[in-house]
Amino acid sequence: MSQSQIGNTALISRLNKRLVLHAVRVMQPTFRAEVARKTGLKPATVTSIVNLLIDQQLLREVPGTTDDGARFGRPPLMLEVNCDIKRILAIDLEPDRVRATLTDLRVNILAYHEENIDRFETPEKILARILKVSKIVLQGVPHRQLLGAGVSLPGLIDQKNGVLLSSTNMPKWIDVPIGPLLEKELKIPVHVERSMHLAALYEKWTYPHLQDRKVVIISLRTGIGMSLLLNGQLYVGMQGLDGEIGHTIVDVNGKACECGSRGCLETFVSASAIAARGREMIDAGRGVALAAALRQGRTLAPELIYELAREDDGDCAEIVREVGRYIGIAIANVINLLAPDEIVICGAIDTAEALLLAAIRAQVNVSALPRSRANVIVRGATEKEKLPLLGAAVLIAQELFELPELRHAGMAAPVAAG
Amino acid sequence: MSQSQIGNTALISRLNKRLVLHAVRVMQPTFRAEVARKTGLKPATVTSIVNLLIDQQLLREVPGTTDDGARFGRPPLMLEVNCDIKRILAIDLEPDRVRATLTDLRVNILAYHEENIDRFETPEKILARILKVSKIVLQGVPHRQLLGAGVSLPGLIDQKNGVLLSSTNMPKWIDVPIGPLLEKELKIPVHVERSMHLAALYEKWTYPHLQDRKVVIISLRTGIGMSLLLNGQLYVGMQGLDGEIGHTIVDVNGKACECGSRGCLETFVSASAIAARGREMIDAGRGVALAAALRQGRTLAPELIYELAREDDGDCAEIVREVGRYIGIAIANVINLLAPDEIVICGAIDTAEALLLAAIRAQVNVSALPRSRANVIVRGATEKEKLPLLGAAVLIAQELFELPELRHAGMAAPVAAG
DNA sequence: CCGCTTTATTCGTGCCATAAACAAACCGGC
DNA sequence: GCCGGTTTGTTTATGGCACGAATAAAGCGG
Repeated sequence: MSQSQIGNTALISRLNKRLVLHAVRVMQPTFRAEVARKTGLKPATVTSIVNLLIDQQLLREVPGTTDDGARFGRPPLMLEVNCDIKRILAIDLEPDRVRATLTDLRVNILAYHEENIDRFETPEKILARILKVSKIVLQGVPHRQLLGAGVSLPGLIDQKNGVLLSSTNMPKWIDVPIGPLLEKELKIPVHVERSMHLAALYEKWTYPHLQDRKVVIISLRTGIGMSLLLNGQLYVGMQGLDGEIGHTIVDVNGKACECGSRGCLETFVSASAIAARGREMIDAGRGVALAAALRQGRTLAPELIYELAREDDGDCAEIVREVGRYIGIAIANVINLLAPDEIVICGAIDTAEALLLAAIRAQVNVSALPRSRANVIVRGATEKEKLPLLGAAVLIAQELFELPELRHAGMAAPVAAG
Repeated sequence: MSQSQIGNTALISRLNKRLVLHAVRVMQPTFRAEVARKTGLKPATVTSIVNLLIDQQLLREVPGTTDDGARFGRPPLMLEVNCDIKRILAIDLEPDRVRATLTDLRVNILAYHEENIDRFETPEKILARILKVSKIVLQGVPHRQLLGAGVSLPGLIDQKNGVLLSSTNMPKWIDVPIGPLLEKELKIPVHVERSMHLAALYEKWTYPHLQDRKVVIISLRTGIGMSLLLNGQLYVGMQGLDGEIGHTIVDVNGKACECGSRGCLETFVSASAIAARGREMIDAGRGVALAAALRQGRTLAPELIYELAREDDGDCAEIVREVGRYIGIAIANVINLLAPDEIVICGAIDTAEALLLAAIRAQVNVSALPRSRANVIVRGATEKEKLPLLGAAVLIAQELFELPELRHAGMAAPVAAG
């Protein structure tokens, strides 16, 4: 019954509406003829769809005109997304803090607030904090204007039911139906997703040229995660469990990892591994600058080592290069497996980005097959800090703008009740 | 202009025709009402499409009736794909032999022939052999009946232009436009693809339930290759260069690999590495059965070791277990990265399959994250030997049966002239 | 004021899935 | 043998929707 058949012509109309919305968003400001050219739809069709969308207040005409001054012909009527018709709430829950933002339909930030939390706190208390932070950014926004809320979660989730199944860094969060709970409080549709996936989603939203590329997004924080954008599709593994690049093995004879295996990438590049490497260096009588910083009360953490490395401390730079080397090996493995077009590095690496990227690139050039590595781009993300948060907003916004997949209607799968 | 817009309603019709053809192929024999239920199309629509396809001789009604004897209602008119209306030529070029087969529309084998070749021969001579083999299986087939030819190639290709760019095992094959050349001789459409991709394609064709699963296909021959079937979509990396699992690094401190890196999986499990491991064992005074076999004139190759392992020779079994262990590590890495539903192993392992699979599974259970590995299926392929060959036939057949992707119409990509 | 060019709209057409009614074909029971 | 019940398959009319063609709109340069 409610299988996703192609049949219904009404479906086409819905798809074309999104196609037009997407085109306008990406090219904004633009005009009808341009949209027609880019989408392949005929001018007549674009006119009728655009006027419909204007009626629905999703698009609006704006005064200006096209940039390239001297042109022949009738000047176009410029269009843009009426990004003020709806608002989106985005929430990013991390082990040590919770952040919320209010955005418009184009995911421009209108309000932002964050608070630190204690990761050992009970879900109930943290949920209250989430609501508090949300209400701060929601101030003055009429309820009717809210399209929905997107939530970025650190751990394993049941996307469909909005449940956070578990989180390695937040031990008390087990099977918490955070989606339904927030829905009940906020009285708007709530969607949840893993933060890594949302980082990828935001990249896609921001760079439409990724639409037909294969992109690997890698995030460095306490651990290391990966997410894939394959031809504009966010890749989601079985039970949402993909991207565990931190536990891929790069050294069969390596140290035991807390995951039970040995030689995992994280035994070399996790926050604790990096700190341990610093300690090791000090114990060996090296790392003078690092030791000095510690005596000044700084804590031994990757951030400190990155900072010193940037200040040209040779020993810390060596640690960063080592980290980059191991990450480079793991990335080379991914390159050999997937032959992606781009590798995007994001996370808490700002201070040492250039150094780290150089080390990663150098190792990729050694370890990846020549043909595959020749054209691959390894770069840092432009927006690093709020990637998952903004991705959570995109999660809601994309319902209006993105084309859903068309697939063989559940031919073999049990009909999941639609 | 000719961008893949959704607009045109004629497109719907084409898609629905394929949807119906696919449904009939998968459920064959079946009947109109059943097709309507599975596709989600309405009965009236199915009737009109089916009758159209019968006019085109792509479907036909067959006498029988449904299986479940005692039922109410009007007995259905059974349908099946008229697989005899068209024939497909499939060619599999391997370094040491060329194979060809003639199939019907459902990729049933009607004729088969193979010949050994010398991998150092010039492309011209080998092309002549390909044509010779093709003509043998084409005997008695009227030209009009031929839908096209699919070619499986071992190496790097330019899929679009049908060019074999290079092949590690066939040094003289550089930039050979094999597609156009065959097209000119055979005067039918020719499509080429890498053999690993075609193996995956055949799995998808044979097991429709893979439609919404993530499947990793791994092939063991002289090297080791991988191909991905993600939600029914064959994954193709940049320049078709994906699947080089053989050169993923599992041991940073490992032996140098001929690819220039070190510790690649192939330094442990390639045919030559396995043979070397056997030699090593003999030199160490072990491997008695192996040494005896060599004295009887057998050559030292993985096949021999597999054979002896199967005959319960402990030393050879140890080698197989070692091989399985390393493959298991690489597979665990893939599982951690992608969280697939299934791992399918194919290639020249028949004799030692059970042993090898057991070793792989054991290692996966150690090295992959518990959540990801819990539900993953690791199995051997049912059809091992002719996988790429039949995949080449599918390459042609799928044009009639499979839904093309619907994507945002070349919004960013240069308009590839369609 | 007139050709020229490009943008936008209007109106009618044709295609195609679909709804609804109907016909077909078999069951079991009286 | 006939009649409700049941499922399959067809026919005809309908309505939605993209599209083609003609037209209008709005600038330019001369």
